[in-house]
Amino acid sequence: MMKYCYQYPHPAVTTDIVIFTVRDQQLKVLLIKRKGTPYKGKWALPGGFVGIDEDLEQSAKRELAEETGVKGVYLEQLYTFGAPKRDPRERVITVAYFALIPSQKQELRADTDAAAVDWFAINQLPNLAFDHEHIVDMAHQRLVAKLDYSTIAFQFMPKEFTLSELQAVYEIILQQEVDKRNFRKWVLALENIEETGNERREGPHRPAKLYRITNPGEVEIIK
Amino acid sequence: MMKYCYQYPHPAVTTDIVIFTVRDQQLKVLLIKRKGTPYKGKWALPGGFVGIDEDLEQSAKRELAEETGVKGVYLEQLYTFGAPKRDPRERVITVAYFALIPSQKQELRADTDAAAVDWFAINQLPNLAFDHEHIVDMAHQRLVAKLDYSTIAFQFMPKEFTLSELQAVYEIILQQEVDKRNFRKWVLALENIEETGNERREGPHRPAKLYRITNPGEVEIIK
DNA sequence: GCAAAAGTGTTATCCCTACACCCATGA
DNA sequence: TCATGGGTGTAGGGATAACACTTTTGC
Repeated sequence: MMKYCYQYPHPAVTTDIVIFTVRDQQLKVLLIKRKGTPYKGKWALPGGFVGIDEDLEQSAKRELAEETGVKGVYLEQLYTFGAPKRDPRERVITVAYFALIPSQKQELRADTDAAAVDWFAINQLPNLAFDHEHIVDMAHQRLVAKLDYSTIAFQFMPKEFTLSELQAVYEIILQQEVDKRNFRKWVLALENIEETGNERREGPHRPAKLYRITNPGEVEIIK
Repeated sequence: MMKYCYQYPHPAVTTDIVIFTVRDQQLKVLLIKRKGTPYKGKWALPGGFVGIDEDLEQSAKRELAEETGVKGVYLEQLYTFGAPKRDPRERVITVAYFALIPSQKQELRADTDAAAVDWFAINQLPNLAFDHEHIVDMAHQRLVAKLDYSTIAFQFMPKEFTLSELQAVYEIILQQEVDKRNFRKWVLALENIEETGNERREGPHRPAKLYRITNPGEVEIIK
């Protein structure tokens, strides 16, 4: 049963993934309800053990797909957490990743390792297993910081979107209002956004032009 | 001999440390010559295995001290590298850290695990063991990026220094000239630098005022 | 007195911010 | 025609960038 033996003790290595989306006017995080021990029944970040011949990012993608059904996202490495007692079972070092997805991108499905999957507003998180609250905090800080000097928030947007929708995303994450004219001036000066030629008409007002990201997955560093 | 056994295979985890300094008008990296296999006799980053109950940053500090004699530096986590074949012995995942030290801070001494220790100019590195060249590249990119929006470069300075010396550090890392008046205006507007009241007289010219960092170890995020 | 690095201000330019009204539509 | 969100320009202030001469010293 205990058949993998080493001359010196080895820690276990996992990946955990913080997936953000913007939905119902809130910044939300994807969590799973743990099926196994420890912390059975508690909410936690999706993640799990790294295969012995598996690349770290591959591992994160696999766990994310297995536990939540989410696929095809651009992961960014966040930080590696390795406090000796962070897992009660054994020494576990976790490499945390984060990513942003458009809210309507895919339906969630709880899979083998998870009893449930759901979105939680960042400021209304349940108690989390392990040090996952700390991980979410750091991911949140990183996200807010990156809004300022990159186009990372564009990853929240679906294929086609209006400038008002994009502005709403910024306002929700920054928790403050943004000037409409300055925002549009700034966005339209960037080179990675363009009109699709289509418009959306919904409601008793002027139709909105639709835009697309020209290089999805690329995060432009700006300013 | 192989007495640490697990139900599933476990990777080994190491830390590696990229230490920068500015010396002889060049940006330099601290390397050790490997005493053991693999890559025996090759130059590599200082680093080694994480103790099973040891914090990651602790481990990096310990290895650095053991192998090079360098102590008391402020480490920042850089990135975690885990490609499956990056070490020929077994699966090894390494958490890389980086730090900056003043050039005259401490004398180096090769210790138990290292046959030699020395500084190498960043653009004249020898062939390195493992994927350490990749790690150094990433640390270098991070350093250059941080010059722009933080006071990280102040960590290169000794207790007392002149503004010309500080400017030279910026010019060496950025590989371009900096305007003297604008640079001084910018530095003196910061709150974490102050005159010591002393001056340095060396050579047939006006003596230079000496400055100190008011909060050593703190990296201010600016702009 | 001369060579060498230290030290010092002003101006022009660009970018960011603040701010208010007309437009196109569905009902 | 009215209510609703979409769309647009300009002016002022603050920060950044360019630029050259005087000061203090050792020899």
